[in-house]
This record gives sequence, structure tokens and C-alpha cells, in this order.
Amino acid sequence: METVVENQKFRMARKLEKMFGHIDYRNPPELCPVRDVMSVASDQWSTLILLWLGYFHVLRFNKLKKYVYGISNKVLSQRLKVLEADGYISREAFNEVPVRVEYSLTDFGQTYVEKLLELTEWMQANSPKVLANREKYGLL
Amino acid sequence: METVVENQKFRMARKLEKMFGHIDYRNPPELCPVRDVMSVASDQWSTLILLWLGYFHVLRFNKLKKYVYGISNKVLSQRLKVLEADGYISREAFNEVPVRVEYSLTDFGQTYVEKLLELTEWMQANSPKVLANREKYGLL
DNA sequence: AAGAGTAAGTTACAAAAAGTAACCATATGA
DNA sequence: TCATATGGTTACTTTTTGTAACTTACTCTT
Repeated sequence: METVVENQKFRMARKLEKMFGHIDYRNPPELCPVRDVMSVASDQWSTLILLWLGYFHVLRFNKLKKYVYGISNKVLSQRLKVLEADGYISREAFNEVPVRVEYSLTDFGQTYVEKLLELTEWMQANSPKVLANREKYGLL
Repeated sequence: METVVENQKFRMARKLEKMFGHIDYRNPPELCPVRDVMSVASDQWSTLILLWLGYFHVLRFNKLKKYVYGISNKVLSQRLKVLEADGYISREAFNEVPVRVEYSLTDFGQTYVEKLLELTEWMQANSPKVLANREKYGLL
């Protein structure tokens, strides 16, 4: 049991070492593109938007708003813009009345959502543990 | 090429379908523990704190502040508290003068950091693509 | 002995981000 | 004629962050 954890730690340190040879998190954000890019993509609302687009493939503004429960028009439209700018999603507007606008993942966005999904599955599996920890902590 | 992407989409839809049978993101946050738990753990600062703790195993407040470049005392102490409450990290205070406080990952936190690291590696590999997209988008 | 330094924060105040709700154009259906 | 629908935007409020000074208590320097 102990050694398993120790091995994990060792593998981990090696991974991070390798990584930190390239990226230095000590750099200010404007000098560390990874921090910058990550802060957009793994933002709470962006995550939900991307997951739902991964699920439905194509969604219009108001549908998206329904599924990404609790998001406001303002923030939804902001996030859609930056997600488009960063290349995760594409926006297509049709000349109809009223206007129809469709959002969908790009192939690039699709690869990101696959990664994101793994993390979300971890969260799904482990959130009971976290909630239990929280409760225990509250009692101390 | 096309079919590869199509296959990915299919696998994806199945994964999400399976998942959404259990969790409904349409629920308000207070009814969806996954959203709640995720918003703490995948917050930008929390992510950096956890990654650095994964790297060094043990860090004291001021060292952590140095590595998690740009974080303020206030936010660092807030995040450390919730990360401790959620069970990702543990805090040990020594009765010395001046006080010494050591933060480290719990085994639970360690498993999360492994997941987080995968995502970060994707970010590292793909951030140039994102920056290129951003620039292209700016020109439109 | 006075003053600076140190560690791990806290606190008051300012700035930025997010949430809220009303509003826009335009056309269709009741 | 008035309500409805779409895909947002805008002004205003509230919440969250960031900034910088301060705290406690002991030690080291001068």
C-alpha cells in the first residue's frame, strides 16, 4: 500500500520534471501560455458548454443556455466568443427570421472534450468522497 | 480521416450518455455535486497549487506562494483551506518560532493530480495551436 | 537595547468579474 | 394589435479578486 503510493509519487515527479523543463509556472501569466490557455478552457462555464456540445454535437444559443443550467446570456455569449476564438467551437449563422445560430465543436475542440471527459468522470466517481471529507472537516 | 473523427464522436456520445444517466448538469449547482466539487478542484489557482504540491510533495506557505506565481496571500490561504476541507491536501503546523506550516497532498489528492496532469500535458502540447487560432481569429 | 527580519497569515479598501433584468430588431401567428 | 421567438447587448448591482498594509511573537544584528 505504502509502496504503491510511493511509486505513484515517483512517476509523477518525473512527469512534472519533464514538463517543467518546458513550461515554467513561475513565469507571470502573460509569459506562460499554458496558464493563459488553460484558464479559458477549464473555466467552469466553458467546461459545461464544451461537454454539452460534445453530447449534442450541434446546439443553438437558447438550447445551450437551457442545458448549461444557470448561465446568463451575458456570460454564455462571452464564453462562446472566446471558445470560438481559441478554436474549440465554430459558430454558424443562418439568414432566417428570427436568426438561427448553430454552435458545434471543431475537431480540435473534440479532442479537448475527450480529455475533459476523463476528468469529469473522475469527478463523478469521487465527488461523494469529497463531500464526505467536507462534512468531516466541518465538524472539526 | 473523416471516419476517425466520426468514430470519436460516437464513442464520446456513448460515454456522455452513460454519464448523464447519473448526473444531470441541468440541475442547479446545489443539486449537482459534481459541478460543485469540480468548481473547487479545477479552479485556476487550485490547479497550480496542486500541481506544485505534486512536484515538491511538501511545501510551506511562502514557498508555495513563490511557485504559484502571482497568487496573493489572501487567495492562497482561501484555496488552501478549501482544498484541505475537500481532502486533497493536508496541513501540518509545528510549534516553532516563527511558526512552520507544511502543506502536502493526501493520497486522494495525489490521484487527482495524476488526472490533472494529463489535462495539463494536453494543454502544454496544444497551447501553440490555440494561440495560433486566437491570432487568426483576431484578423477576421 | 532598538530595530529589522521572519513565517503564516488577516484585514480594509479598490478593481474586476459575474449575475440580473430590461431592451433591441424583425417577423410570424393569434 | 399584441404577444412570441431568436440571439444577443446594455446598464446596473452584487460577488469575487487583487493590493498592500498590518499582526504576533521570537530571533538576529548593530
